[in-house]
Amino acid sequence: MQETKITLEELYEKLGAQISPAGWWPAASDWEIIWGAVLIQNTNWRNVDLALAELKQNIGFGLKPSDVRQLSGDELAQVIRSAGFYTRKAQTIVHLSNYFAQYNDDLEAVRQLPRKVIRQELLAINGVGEETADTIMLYAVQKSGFIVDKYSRRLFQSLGVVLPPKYGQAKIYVEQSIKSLTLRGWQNLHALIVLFNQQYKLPQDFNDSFLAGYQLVM
DNA sequence: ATCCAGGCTGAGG
DNA sequence: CCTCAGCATGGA
Repeated sequence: MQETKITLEELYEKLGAQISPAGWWPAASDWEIIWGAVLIQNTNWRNVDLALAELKQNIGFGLKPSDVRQLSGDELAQVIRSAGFYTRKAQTIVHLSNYFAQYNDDLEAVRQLPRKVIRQELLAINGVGEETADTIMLYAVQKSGFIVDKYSRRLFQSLGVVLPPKYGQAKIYVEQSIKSLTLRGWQNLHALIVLFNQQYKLPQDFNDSFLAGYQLVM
């Protein structure tokens, strides 16, 4: 089969032409995005949704850090049980809620800090790794950047590009290949990659997808 | 009954 | 530096 070379910008266009990223990430508030970013670690969204619904039942729909702090770690663990790995995730959420207390639970105050500082502070929290930090950065703190997740590695690999194994290198590699995106653009790019993967099971179904026959050049 | 789903950590080589 | 077991659920 003839392969057509496309750039990352063109890939973004093609994804956007076929898939609508509107309304993604699915969350009613920034706090819900943040807890969801932890809960989604190595699970599916269905289980996260159950956990978030249960959490709202227990502490209210605002899901503010101060509401989270009303629960003990053990209570929180039981509430988010459906997301799996609930003991660790509960601890991580407790740590995060304590972190935000330092800023008076004011996300806008956090946004004023240099991006690098925020990311470092998030990474210093036990249970928050690079992908979770970047997810919070992109969708809640609203700072541009690429999220390296299993889905992006899989999609890129199907397009002939193997990302560097180290997270930081993969992130830089992608970000240097596409510099003209707005914040919304970066949010959409990640959303499109996730949605594409959920639509097509990779690598098996790649040849059935609208990206079949394309090769990514970066 | 497996296997999978949008990771992270700590211990050991 | 790197690998990898362990962490747990709900649905296909």
